[in-house]
Amino acid sequence: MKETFYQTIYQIICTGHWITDRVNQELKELGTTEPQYNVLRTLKAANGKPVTVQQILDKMVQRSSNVTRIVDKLISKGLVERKECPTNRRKMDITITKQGLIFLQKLDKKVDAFNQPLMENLNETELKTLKKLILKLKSNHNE
Amino acid sequence: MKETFYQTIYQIICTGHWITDRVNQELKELGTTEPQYNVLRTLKAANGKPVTVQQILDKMVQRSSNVTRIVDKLISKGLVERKECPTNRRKMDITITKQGLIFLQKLDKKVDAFNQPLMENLNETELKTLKKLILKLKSNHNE
DNA sequence: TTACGACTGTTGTATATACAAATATAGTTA
DNA sequence: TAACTATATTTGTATATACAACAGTCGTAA
Repeated sequence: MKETFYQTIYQIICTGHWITDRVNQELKELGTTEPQYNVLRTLKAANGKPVTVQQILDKMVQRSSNVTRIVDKLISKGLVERKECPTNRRKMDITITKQGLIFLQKLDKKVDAFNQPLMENLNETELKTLKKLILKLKSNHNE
Repeated sequence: MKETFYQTIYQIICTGHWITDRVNQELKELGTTEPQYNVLRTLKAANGKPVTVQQILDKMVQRSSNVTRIVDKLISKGLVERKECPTNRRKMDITITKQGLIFLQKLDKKVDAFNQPLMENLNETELKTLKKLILKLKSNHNE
């Protein structure tokens, strides 16, 4: 039991690293990184509405205080814009630019191409089971 | 289908990060880190037999060229020893010291205490299913 | 034996990350 | 309004990581 447990979480950790590493390699060829990709996706998902640093942070896999610096890079590439929130000057309104959306499309295509063969390994039922079990694993801790 | 797929791998990645982050926090209280902990466990598993840098690397979650530096730290703490392999002077024979074993025991206890509640979330059958599905997910790529 | 390529480990360096401290604004209460 | 506390983001800095270059050793074949 304990043995199976450790093997399982080891697999979860390794698989997570493996996927992000591989995706990172894909992204690198287009001159970007996984964190930057995540920020772009978060902004796109907001559908034009401005997003704050805090909101981006919540969506990030690795919690950290580096959203500012990641956004800095995206701004320098013209993929993202940042301005003070007019209703609360502490906050920043971050939005994705047209150029950013076009670039994101390219990234998505590349990432999809990598994921395609993986997707074929599991059918819909298996995927749902997998997702359900992972969520259950950390169910006490969904703070 | 595609939606479910992305949600699932997102959960895998997040859960992996979440566990390592939490374990890292536990380890930090004892003045060490997850990579150092992994090296110690690898050495203990070798059961006295010396282990090379390459062999440690193979067991590491994050492949990298930093095993040397991690081992340096462990040596400076007296937890590990390193000497030239007598039969092949390119290789290094790395072993865990008595002090290292004692320290590892403490670490294991702390990590176990963290994992205990997680373990109770899934029964043996569920764990096995989870492990099986994760392995299946990357089955084409088990290079 | 020597020359060459392959293997093993180490080191240099640029970048990324974690953590704490700093800055600035907003809300709250005496 | 003044003082405090909470919120939001940025910045400083130490550490960790990735990647490439390096150095030493081995195996092998001319």
